[in-house]
Amino acid sequence: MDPGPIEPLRSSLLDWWEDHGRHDIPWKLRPDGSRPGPGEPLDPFGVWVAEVMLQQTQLAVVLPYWHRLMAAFPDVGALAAASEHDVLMLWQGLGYYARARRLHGGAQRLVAAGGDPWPRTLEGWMALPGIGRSTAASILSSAFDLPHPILDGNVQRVVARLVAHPGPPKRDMAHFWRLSETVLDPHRPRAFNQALMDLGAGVCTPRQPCCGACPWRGRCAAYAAGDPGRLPVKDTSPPVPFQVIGVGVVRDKDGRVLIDQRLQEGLLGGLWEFPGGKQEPGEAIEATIQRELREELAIEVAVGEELITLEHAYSHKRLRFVVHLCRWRSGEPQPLASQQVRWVAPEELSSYPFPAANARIISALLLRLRASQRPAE
DNA sequence: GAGTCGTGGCA
DNA sequence: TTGCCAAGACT
Repeated sequence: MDPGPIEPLRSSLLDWWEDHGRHDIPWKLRPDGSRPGPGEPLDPFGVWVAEVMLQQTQLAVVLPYWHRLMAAFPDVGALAAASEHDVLMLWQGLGYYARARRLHGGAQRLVAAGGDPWPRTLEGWMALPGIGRSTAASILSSAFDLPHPILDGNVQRVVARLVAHPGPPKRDMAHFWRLSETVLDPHRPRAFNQALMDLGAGVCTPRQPCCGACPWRGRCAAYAAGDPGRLPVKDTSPPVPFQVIGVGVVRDKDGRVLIDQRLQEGLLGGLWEFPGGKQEPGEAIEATIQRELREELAIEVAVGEELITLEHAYSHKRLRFVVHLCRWRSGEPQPLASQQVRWVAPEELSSYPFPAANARIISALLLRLRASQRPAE
């Protein structure tokens, strides 16, 4: 458990980081692209946006989303003044959409408070929606170079191997926080925390860590034990259920299609979708679609040909979407299980935020419509 | 405290 | 191909 003398651990990691770390992360640089000096503050807004996007999401995925959001909303005032629709438009495809709503709500709260809005304490940041201890510490060390230890997945993995922790980190988080605090270099917290994450992301990787490139190899208990890839120990995850979803792309006489906005809470909250629902045992998929549209929208439809079938895996369930074109027959659509419903022209679909699976349905629909406009030559 | 909450990359 | 997994927070 004792990580041993700390100072050589710190200096060896920082030396490694100078040559092998990531030094091109935009929110960790000055506006002119140069590296900040020790203690020099960075734009907390850009850091905040980045750290929220980085929750359970890798850096390479976040980068384009961060650039687009910062271009649209350069400061907290612009974000606070934006509509939730516009925020979700920039977040679509990134996942975990509650993060976007909480970021937006946090911006409005900070602006409403007035003055210099940026907290300088862990408690101040954690009071904002969507900010836990890990994200708060990341923001404070990144933006203000304050000596707060961090404990994201990278740090948990690096530390678990360093001390060869025998159990799942989740069960000993207090212990891991103390270890992160112990190793943290209090004189260069921003650089040290970034170095620790870069080590986890690039060298001390989940599978097949590159121990030959690791500055801590000589101090790593898991390396000494011979099988660092085995750590950290993880709890067995429950099997994910599989469900078939019948989806209707309903068109009216004018060629408009019917979409609904999902409820604010729960899966894909606040995003738009084509309506549908779970297939019941023994039920034909056409019957599923008819039933779901009747129950959730109070409309009657004629189910036509299949548009596309696609499978999509979420964190805790796998779904197969069977999508059929439908013709609207009767009934004014009612938002019985959604926030609102709307008839839109196909070319208008691009101005609504959709989850990834629905984006694929839209692509298939637009392809089909173009093909039908241009009969086979 | 165990479940819920996305997506794309990779072996 | 299938499964695993990532810079976590909230209930």
